[in-house]
Amino acid sequence: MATIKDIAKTAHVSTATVSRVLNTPDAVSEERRRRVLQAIERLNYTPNALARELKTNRTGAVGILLPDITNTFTPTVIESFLQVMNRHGYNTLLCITNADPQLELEYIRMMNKKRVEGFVFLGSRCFSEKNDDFIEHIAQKLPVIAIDYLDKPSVSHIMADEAQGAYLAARHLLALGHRRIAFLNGDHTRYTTYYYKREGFLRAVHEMSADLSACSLVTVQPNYLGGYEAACRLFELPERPTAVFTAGDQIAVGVYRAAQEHGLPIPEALSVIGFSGSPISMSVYPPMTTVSQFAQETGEQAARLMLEILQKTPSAPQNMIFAPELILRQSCAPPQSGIPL
Amino acid sequence: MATIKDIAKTAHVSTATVSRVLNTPDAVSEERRRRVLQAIERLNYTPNALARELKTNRTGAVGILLPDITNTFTPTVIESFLQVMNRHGYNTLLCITNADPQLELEYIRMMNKKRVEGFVFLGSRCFSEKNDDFIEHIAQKLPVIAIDYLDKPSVSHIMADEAQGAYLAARHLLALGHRRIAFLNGDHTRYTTYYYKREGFLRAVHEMSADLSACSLVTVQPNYLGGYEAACRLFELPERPTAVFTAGDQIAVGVYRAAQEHGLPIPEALSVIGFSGSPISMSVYPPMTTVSQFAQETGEQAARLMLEILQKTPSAPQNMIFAPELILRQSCAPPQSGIPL
DNA sequence: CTGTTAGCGCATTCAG
DNA sequence: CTGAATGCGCTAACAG
Repeated sequence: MATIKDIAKTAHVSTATVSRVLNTPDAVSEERRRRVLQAIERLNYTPNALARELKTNRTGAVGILLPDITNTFTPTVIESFLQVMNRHGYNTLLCITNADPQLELEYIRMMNKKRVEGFVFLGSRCFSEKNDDFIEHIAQKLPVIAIDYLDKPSVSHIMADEAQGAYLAARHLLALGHRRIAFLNGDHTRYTTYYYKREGFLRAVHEMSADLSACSLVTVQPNYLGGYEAACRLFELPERPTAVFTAGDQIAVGVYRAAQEHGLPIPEALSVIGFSGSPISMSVYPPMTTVSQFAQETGEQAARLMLEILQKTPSAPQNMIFAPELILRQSCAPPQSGIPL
Repeated sequence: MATIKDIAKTAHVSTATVSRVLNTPDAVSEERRRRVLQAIERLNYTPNALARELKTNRTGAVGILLPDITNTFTPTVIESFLQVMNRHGYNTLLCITNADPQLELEYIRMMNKKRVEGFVFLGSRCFSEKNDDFIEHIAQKLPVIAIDYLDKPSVSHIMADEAQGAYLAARHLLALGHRRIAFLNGDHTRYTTYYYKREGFLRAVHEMSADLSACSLVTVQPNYLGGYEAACRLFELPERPTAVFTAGDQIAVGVYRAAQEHGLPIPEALSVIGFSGSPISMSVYPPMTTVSQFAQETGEQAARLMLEILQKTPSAPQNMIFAPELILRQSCAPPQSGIPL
């Protein structure tokens, strides 16, 4: 593989000149520039970024870690993040941690060796004191952005206020008159995202002076099947819930299915609210009321923030909290039988 | 940031010894190893992979290019691919080309400069002679794997036989007695994936000696909205189709919605078959018959193949063609009014 | 404008 | 088993 030396030789110039036409073309005479360009073409030369990066101490790489991407929110965030970063000449290393702190740590180490210039943590992480400390340590030197995960003072955060989103949803159901509300949530003891949503739900119940014991807080696998199975169980209760709020749209679709099978028309016999505003939420019938999370904006803003910090380092961490919106569609109605307030 | 030199100094050994405890620990005496490890700990030393890679000419990086990841198939493939690669010590650069040949070329160049050791092209690409030539050129030196895109002799391919999948679906509908079949496909003049599906569809029609003119071949945006709008138009035709086959599950969900709004019960008044076997296909009601694409297996196999080629280079390109399966669920039935064969 | 020179941080000969 | 020395490919002073 051709090097800068080979080019210099065949173009009859010094390596410095070759380097110049690559980096500051204007600083080279027309004549020599042409010769160099020609040699590059002829030898099919591809600059070795490793050498350049070693010398300049700039890699133009950032790392992004996430537990999983097989959901409807994450890919959109990544896509918009990558688009912006790529357009600005940065490239991205992607690792899937599978929510395993061990793996996460390993991948962070790897990226550190690769000298990434910044980190993005996307999606809810497991609680892991050890890793958190390490991340905080990194954040002293590099920009670290956490998306949908808020905890540490030294890292930047971008997220929808999930507690607020859950609060809006729960309040909406309560305001409609629902009292037996089921909340199908993920494991709030392990994942921050479910922790916050639970907070918001409880806040709404508290504020509206509703009776929490009438509600069912169920921990489910945060996917279609988890929602389906939990809903089936709930619908067979003597006092079945009149409304279901779920921590994700996928879960809610499972609830839809269970409702259909149990002959519970939505929204007449059952109100449903999902979470995330993914395309699927408007594909179902009836269109689902859901809490929007602005996936694309989130990714873009993360990239912009990253670039901004990267440009003028050092800089203090910044936070951006999106206010989620409750998207009202056709899956909610007052409870059928005028349950007393 | 501490370097190998600093470690050598504080451990009172040579840089060679430090390098050895990092790479071949057994080749160093217990005593010195301990001293080095201690110094590493104390100075918080992180090896510089760039220097190492420059020296050894091995980056342990592969690049993956794809047009977009906001669909249900791609993320699963990527996830399983990454998991396997990461587990084997490789890392991955990800770029989203947006199906833009210009961008694609740019990103390939970038990755080449970064000295990735292999390329994966995932998902249908635009036809682009220029880039294809370039990719073939690269494939002479590096492993190049194309997923869901089959064309060039010098690159390895992993894919579902999409033509076969479409063939199975169309044949199923024809065998049920359907003759007015609508095929909602993406743009087959621009994307290989839709080209192959069309091939398969036409083959089935031909083999069953059905009348092609009774069918509607419609080019739609390959998403929910595209399916919905096209279906609405079709359902208002005097001779509306009795069955719809779509190039993707998302499109099919749009068809579901349109059918619901037009009072056409599935499968009694309308049969529907989707493509890709994504979770959504079994979330809808009734559960959708669809062509499975084995997303997870695809990603894993791609990684295994990549690793295999990477290990014993050079090696000839290999192809793996998955036989897609028609997953029979509840969205198909014979046409209602006994349409004459 | 141009060429010479000196490293960036590390792995790897080659002697010892 | 260990250390001194060399160079991977490139950029960035520094003189000219």
